[in-house]
Amino acid sequence: MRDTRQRIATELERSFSSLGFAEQGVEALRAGADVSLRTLYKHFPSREAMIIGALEHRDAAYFDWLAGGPSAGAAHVLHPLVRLGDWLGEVANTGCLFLNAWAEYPDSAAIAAVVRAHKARLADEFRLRLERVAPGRETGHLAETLFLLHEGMTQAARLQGREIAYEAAMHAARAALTAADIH
Amino acid sequence: MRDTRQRIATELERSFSSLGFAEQGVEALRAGADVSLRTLYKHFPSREAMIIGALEHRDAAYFDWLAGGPSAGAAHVLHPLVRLGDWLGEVANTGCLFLNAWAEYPDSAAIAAVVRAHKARLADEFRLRLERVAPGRETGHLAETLFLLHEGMTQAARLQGREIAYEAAMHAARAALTAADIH
DNA sequence: GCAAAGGTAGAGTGATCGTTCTACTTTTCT
DNA sequence: AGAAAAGTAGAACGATCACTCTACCTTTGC
Repeated sequence: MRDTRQRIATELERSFSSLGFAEQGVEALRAGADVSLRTLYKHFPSREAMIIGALEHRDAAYFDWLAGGPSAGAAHVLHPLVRLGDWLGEVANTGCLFLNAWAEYPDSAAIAAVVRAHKARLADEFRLRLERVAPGRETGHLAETLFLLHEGMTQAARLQGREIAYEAAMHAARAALTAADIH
Repeated sequence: MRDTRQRIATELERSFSSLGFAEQGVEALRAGADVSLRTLYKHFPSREAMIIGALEHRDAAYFDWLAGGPSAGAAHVLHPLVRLGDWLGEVANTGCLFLNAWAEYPDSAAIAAVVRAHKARLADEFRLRLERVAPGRETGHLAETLFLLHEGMTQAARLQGREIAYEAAMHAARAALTAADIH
């Protein structure tokens, strides 16, 4: 099939998210994707390539997930945080897949590059939304704050539960926007 | 020596922090601590025990690091965030050692317990400081927010640099305290 | 219709790694 | 002084794991 690679990538993302990286051997990944070892290696020629494939798949899926929402006002800017809250309610919460991968392979330049690209894209998402809502305003530090709250919410959800993390992040985010006169 | 265990634990923490968990085999840990394999296993009878030993050592070191600071006002409450900023400036920034360990061994109940204990202790630190500064006030959600900012700052420092993460977290924290009328 | 591309099944390989064991030496305590 | 405790050095073991290879089957495009 032409979409075999896509099917495998979906399953790789699912496997790594639910069980972590270290505990998933190539054989387990193969079984999860229900393909032969040869086919798996044809599409992803090394374990590292499998990890990168899973991360790239998640990157696309997450930005699809964030898209849309209110098109004006503070709600437009806060939308990604709301969607993160939804996300954390839907999936088994094992923290950020990208940071987990980076933690495990701190020496892999290829993995680090994918992680940095994803996070840079996320920070840009906040910058773009702020620019739409408050054109021409100096909102760089606000975008950084919202990005930090996004990261903090992801980690805090594992530790204190999704509800508490969501409320804490949204409260801080609304306060920051109000202080900058964005309503 | 009586303090051999302590010496090894110090070195385990250093090794795991600087090079990650997955890439540090037991032989490398042994060499780093400059002891024999037998002695290493006498004090830490498995690799998992070595990881836990490193985490417990870091737990103690980090709370020593946080101690002290201004004894009144918002500055008393913000002190742990300031110290985290100092910490991130001193060590190679590879994210949170506890979350990295948890990411790598999501199935180890023993590791999860140490991580949860450390983070609960940290959340309590903020609660205690708020209670001292605003006795009797309902500050639970504020403590959660400060905890979230602590976690977010740790991760954001890896991604956007220590300066940006520090400013973003401190800005949000001050705004939250001001909104709660704590100065 | 048939080659080529892409698939399955699964045994084999070489390296690594956590852990144990043997044999010996040094330190510590009474 | 001497026994017990704690240390060194490093070979050996068993398991796992990433990856390769052989042999065969199925779909698809011209």
